[in-house]
Amino acid sequence: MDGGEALSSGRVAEALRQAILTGSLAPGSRIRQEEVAARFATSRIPVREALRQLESEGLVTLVPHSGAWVARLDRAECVEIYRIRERLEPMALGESVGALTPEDIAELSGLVVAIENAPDVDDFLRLDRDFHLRSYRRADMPRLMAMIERFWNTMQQYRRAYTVLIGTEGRWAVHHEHRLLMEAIQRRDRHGAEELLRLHIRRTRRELATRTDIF
Amino acid sequence: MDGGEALSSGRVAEALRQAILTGSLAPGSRIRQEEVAARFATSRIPVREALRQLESEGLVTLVPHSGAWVARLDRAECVEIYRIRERLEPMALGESVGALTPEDIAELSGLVVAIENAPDVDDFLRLDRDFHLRSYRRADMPRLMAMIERFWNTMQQYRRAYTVLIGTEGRWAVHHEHRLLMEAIQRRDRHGAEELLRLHIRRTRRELATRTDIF
DNA sequence: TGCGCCATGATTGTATCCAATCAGGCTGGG
DNA sequence: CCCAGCCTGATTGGATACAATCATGGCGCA
Repeated sequence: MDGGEALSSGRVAEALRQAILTGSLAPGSRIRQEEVAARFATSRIPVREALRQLESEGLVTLVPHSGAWVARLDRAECVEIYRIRERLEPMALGESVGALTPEDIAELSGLVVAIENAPDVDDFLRLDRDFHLRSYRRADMPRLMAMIERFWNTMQQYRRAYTVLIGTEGRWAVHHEHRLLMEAIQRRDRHGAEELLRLHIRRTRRELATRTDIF
Repeated sequence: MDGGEALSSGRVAEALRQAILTGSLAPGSRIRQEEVAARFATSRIPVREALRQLESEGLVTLVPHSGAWVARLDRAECVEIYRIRERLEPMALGESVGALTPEDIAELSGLVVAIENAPDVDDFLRLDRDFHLRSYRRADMPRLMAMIERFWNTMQQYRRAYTVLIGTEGRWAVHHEHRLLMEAIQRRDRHGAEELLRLHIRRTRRELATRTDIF
């Protein structure tokens, strides 16, 4: 029973966050406080607090006396985030594999298949995200999980652009790596899973870095 | 020329941050908005924004309709942060060692000696922090650096408590590990330095975890 | 014609005031 | 005597009003 966020600033933050993640607010878009305030039938105060929150999550860029924009990443920043993920996500997976329940593993296997059968870009993105984040679920490192989720959020728009660019045919490497990863998870092979995940993220980073047309 | 933070909320945030880091605001202390506002001759609005900022940095805990407290970490949270640091800081150091200038290395060597000759706890803490953070300076990964600095900030109070507890005689392991680390840096031995740093943080984590009296 | 300056409008930052919420103590009943 | 419920004070959350700042466009001048 947590359905309704009590604070107005929290509601505004969540709505803006979703708008950014779904792409209805594109990177670089300006966010005017009064517009948002009017849209949510509130004053600018909660809007400002929401913007601060989103800035700390890396989704928004604030410039004093100037305004707020949906965060725009250049290639170097994307690469940096991927390199950090290469260190953090294997740790989360390594901590989690030993504690995943059989039900967890069955769910992950189902997601691997669902990902392969998801032609739609947004379905693919959502399922891929679910697969990875749920594979870390039993890690019992809440701060680490929060950091990882923030990275996925800030990268979301660029993942979408990249996914559109490579098309469904370009996903075979992803599918293959997911299968290998899934096998390691089923074997409870902690080190194997960590290493496969590291390589998975690294390959994606390298391909993303070559796609200069995204930025 | 950056001396004066223009925004009031920025000044308040910086002042509160320093108060927390120096320990004049102890973990668990309540922070009342009106008190702070009066202290800085401003209204509660900038104070609230400052508190949001500090919350996103992990220094403050906000509870809706209740108030703000200086963040208090339990042992599990400290351990988690150290384990994350074990993955992130070696990366920063590894990226940096190859790019450190001879002047950088001379400065780091000087810090190693200064740390060994710093009986005062606050001097020790400051120099130790300087040594590590400066060794990452050439990493060219600004987001990673920001994350690492945030971790050092949130851990500061617990580092102080731990340092007081072990006394000057308990620091020999630190000094020894710093010497080894420094040698690896001078050799430009990237992997050696990474591994030594990982072990350095891990040993500290384990000792901190046994000191149950800190929490 | 091109450059620099100033005025003006739009937008953000802050102050003050009011409403909503929570904690603690008090009272009354069992 | 103890517990439930309410009431009150304190504190935070939000709305409105005002001040400070910045960007844009027009004007004058070289």
